[in-house]
Amino acid sequence: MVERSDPKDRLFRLFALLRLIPREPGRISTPELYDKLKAQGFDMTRRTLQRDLNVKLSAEFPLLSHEEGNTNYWSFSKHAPHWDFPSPDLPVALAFLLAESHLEKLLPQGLLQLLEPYFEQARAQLEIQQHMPPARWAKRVRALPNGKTLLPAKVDSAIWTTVSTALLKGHSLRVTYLSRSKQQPSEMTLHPAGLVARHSQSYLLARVEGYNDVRQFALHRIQQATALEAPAEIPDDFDIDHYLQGSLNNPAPAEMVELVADVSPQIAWLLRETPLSTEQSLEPLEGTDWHRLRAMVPDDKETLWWVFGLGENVRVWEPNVWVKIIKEKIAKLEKLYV
Amino acid sequence: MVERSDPKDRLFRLFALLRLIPREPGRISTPELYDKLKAQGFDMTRRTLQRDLNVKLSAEFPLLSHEEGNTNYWSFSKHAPHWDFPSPDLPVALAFLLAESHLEKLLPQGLLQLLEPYFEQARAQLEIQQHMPPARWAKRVRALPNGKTLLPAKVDSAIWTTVSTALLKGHSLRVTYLSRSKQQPSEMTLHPAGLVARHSQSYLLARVEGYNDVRQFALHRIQQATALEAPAEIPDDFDIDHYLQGSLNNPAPAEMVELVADVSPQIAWLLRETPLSTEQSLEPLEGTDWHRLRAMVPDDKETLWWVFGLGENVRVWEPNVWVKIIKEKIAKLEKLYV
DNA sequence: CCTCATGCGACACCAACTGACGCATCCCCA
DNA sequence: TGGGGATGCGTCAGTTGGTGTCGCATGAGG
Repeated sequence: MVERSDPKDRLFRLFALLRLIPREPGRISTPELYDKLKAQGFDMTRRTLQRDLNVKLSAEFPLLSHEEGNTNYWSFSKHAPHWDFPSPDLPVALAFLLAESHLEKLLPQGLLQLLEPYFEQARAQLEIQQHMPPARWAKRVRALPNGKTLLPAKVDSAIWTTVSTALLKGHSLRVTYLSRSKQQPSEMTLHPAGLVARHSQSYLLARVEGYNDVRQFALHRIQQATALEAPAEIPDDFDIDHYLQGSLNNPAPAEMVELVADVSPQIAWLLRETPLSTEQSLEPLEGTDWHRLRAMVPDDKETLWWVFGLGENVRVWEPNVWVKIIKEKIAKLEKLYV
Repeated sequence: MVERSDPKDRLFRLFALLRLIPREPGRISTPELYDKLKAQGFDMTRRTLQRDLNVKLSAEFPLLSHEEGNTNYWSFSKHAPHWDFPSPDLPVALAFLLAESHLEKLLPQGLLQLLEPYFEQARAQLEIQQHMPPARWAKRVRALPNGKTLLPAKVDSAIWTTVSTALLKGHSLRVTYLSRSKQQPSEMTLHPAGLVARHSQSYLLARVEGYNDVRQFALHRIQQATALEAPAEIPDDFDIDHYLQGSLNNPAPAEMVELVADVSPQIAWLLRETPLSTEQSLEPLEGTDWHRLRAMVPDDKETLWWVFGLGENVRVWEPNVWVKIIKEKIAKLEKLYV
């Protein structure tokens, strides 16, 4: 990303400058900006930089300057429109909006908020580029939620910001956490080691101060978070994939099993268009219009639920454990519904 | 989106200029650019514009100029990095990457490709902003697929581009389509009326030339597409929501029913964190640790499947139809698994 | 073949960008 | 409490470089 830019070029310097300024909760001081620009090979006086900020940019862009003592801090207004180029064309903008409606069901609210400027821009592009007044995209495009998905847990956008920054910068973290077992929230210091998004929930992997093992903390149960100065100390041998494999709470997600089952024609059609996995085979069964399905799938509860949900449209043969579980389920269900 | 910009300001003019230039498959001529800038209130000579493009911009940005006859056409190189500001900070960049890993399971390949520059930029930001060499995000963040999701059907990115543009601009379309019932692909002219994304598949709603009714066409079964000049002629009274309600293939997605059921403690916990719907209540049942669930859910097959998949952890009471279906399912399953 | 539109080199003018200097303010540390 | 250092900003002079004008070459269309 080292830009070529003759050090002399003014225009380019302003571009680089704008890119260094963060959005509102964040801010950056003039001297800091100066150093970073210098580091990128731009050569100018401090005075010039000050002038750029004061005169040129804040006149044209929604920049906020916050004076603190002697130094000026700069940030983009929270509602500053998003500028980018190449700007999204129609197909890209539409892709964004479809993505948004899917993500609503997957990402916690706070996270989605952070992406909002992008969706906003996509909407704006569609409005602009469409010369025909009647042909409004809103009237023509729908994304239907997948019925079965649950709504994601709510995560405060500020908490996400603090936590993810601490994780990536390697800082430790002071949090107020409502653990699943306890009723009362408790305060503790965490040393973040990783982040896992799973089932519309996100978990922070971290070591609690005073303990040695890494545990997981649901983001939506963190009620307060403050970044600390102290660097995060995590076990040297920590490896996220290894942890995920071995963690008990997270039933080994990476483990795959071969699913062998007979499926009804409708399900066969469904699976042919949207396969269960990249390696999947469907072969017609003799003497019937059913198909024999083989696919590698994760050996977890969700997949089993999904298969079981198909009910009488699927007859599972492998793995054996599943067959057993299903039979038990049927027996229990019978009792339940008398 | 009318920019304030004193007509005189150069910096702002260049921004506006850059935003007008499309990415590679698209292109725009100098005179066209001139008109658009004029329309936005920028005042300058043609000569100035030419200089901007030739001298300033193409020196600093990966711009392609294509001379055709007398006129110059401009576009961004296909691999031009994405510029934007405020540029994504750490939390936003991370949000993008989580979004990506989720979308991989939901959006057709071709669509995702269009968003690639954004993800790319997010990755770049993470690399840059992270001073600590060992703390690479890739080692610390994982998104685990939801076991139950199916893989999206493949849609060619060029086809998506053509189809979505035609839809939004109101052009008709010549396609080669492999229909579900026929073995051989056939060619036809479509008049696009809408687009529906559902269950990791996307459908174009369109009228076939020579017929009067609007039907749906799975994007991944369109093998070829060319935009035509002729405007799309769709029935005046076409209304996408109405269509979706009435369409037989798409069992009325908007219809909601109240689900009443008893759920086991584990499921209660799950639902408390990731609710089934925004309005949902969970009340403890006397004499047991189960809970009574009430929620408004879509009355479709997927939701029913999902509920049924929970098996003996749920006892459904309402809607009555579901109870009836579940009982039948149990009976059929019993036969299947002897 | 004529006309019109576009691109571009050259030139001259002037706006504005830049560095230098100096002063006021504030922080921090002794 | 006082002094050193850093930051912000007003001012000024020099010069860079952005701008319009003009003219010519080239290619498209009638």
